[in-house]
Amino acid sequence: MKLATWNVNSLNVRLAHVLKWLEENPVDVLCIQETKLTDDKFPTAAIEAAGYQVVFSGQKTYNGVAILSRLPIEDVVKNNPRYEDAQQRILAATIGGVRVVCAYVPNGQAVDTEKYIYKLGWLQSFRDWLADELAKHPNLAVLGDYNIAPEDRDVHDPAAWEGQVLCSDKERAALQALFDLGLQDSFRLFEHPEKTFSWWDYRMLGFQKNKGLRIDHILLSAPLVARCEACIIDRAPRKWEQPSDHAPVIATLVPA
DNA sequence: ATGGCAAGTAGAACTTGA
Repeated sequence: MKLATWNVNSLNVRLAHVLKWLEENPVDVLCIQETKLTDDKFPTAAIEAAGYQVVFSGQKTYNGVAILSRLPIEDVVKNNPRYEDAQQRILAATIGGVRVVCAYVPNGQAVDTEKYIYKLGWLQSFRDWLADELAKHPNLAVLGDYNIAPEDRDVHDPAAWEGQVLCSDKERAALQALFDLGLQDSFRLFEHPEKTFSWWDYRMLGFQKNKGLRIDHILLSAPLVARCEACIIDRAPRKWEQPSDHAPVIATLVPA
């Protein structure tokens, strides 16, 4: 079973990329963030024609998440029931015996701003809700754009980013609190080249110079860690014309 | 030290992202 996550930075602009990528990478589940589409505008027919069922939760202009699946999608939950949030950032569903959570964690803008405080509060409540989910669903996979680089080795220039949003101690502590639930960063279960990232700034030739961050993650509970045989970041679509600034992350699970 | 790119909303110039 292959599970993937990709922040597409507008599904309206990136639908063709998503369909092309799925044709080349027929994963079982793809979690998408930043659809930036209200539900009435969601391209359900095109995705179903590609062989995927889909559930989505969107809004105008910002945010928006979706889960695409080749297998039946059950027990869908939109948003964190513990957290009143006008922003559409969370979808959960049970697929093939795995509880899949698709999350678009707030960006935070800059340390100590209103949005940063929102991000930390959001993550605190996210942790509490994931504890509930984990108690109900031992096979838990939490995929998404976390907007946090876990360690300095996930940052192209740690000195320049030290203490900045996406890298600050409080954000890293909030991510550690998710790890402390028993969830593991599937990427770090395996060896990778240094400076492997999942996001590169559009500006200043960020991708060409590999000035990136690793902020998109697939977290797995212990029973899924035991089944995980690979986790990779696919840089290929970042090279396509008019790309998303994020690359997809894929985890491969062997059958239970 | 700063801004640089992209997308959405609008229909010029802003807000947001990371």
